[in-house]
Amino acid sequence: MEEVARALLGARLISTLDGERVEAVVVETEAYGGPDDPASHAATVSGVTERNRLMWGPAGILYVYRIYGMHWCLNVVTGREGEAQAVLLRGAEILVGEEAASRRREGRTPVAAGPGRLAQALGVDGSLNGHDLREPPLALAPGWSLDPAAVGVSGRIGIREAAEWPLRFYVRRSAGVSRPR
DNA sequence: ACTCCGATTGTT
DNA sequence: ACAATCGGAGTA
Repeated sequence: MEEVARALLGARLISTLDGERVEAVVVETEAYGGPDDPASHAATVSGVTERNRLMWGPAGILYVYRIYGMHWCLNVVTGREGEAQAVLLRGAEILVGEEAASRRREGRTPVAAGPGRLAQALGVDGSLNGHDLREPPLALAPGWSLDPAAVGVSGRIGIREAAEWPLRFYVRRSAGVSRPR
């Protein structure tokens, strides 16, 4: 699974929500697995739930969930059908539509470094849960080709269980990368 | 039915 | 350091 999280670095996100065009390059991701990953939403006593069900579905689907009662987080489902797997999009650099992105963020900076900030900058909320990322209004497309030496690896941020697992990937020196608190 | 708390962010 | 804010998951 970590392979996909790594491969998503450099991918281009194209949002055409609300009649605005915003393009961003993914520069920070985290991989989450199935029931064996204690930090994953798929690790519940009851298995499949209403919230995590998309994680078991086909790859390329957007899994959006709300956190702390106020922010949205974007995941790309990355496993084969029947095996729960997803990659959290944690940060991006805005390439096109910086004005629209900044307006959605109400002028706050950083604009798209951090999962909640990225979702807000792109104009994405829970209504896009289950969306196919090959189609508008939110699509994934080829972007940067990255030198492997430009990619860093670390533990995952903001979780308690299995936080030290090396499943966070980021583009070194990118301003779109969030920072641990 | 009820409690606990989170894959966060902004302000003090 | 602390508040904001609320629904999912498990039963404290």
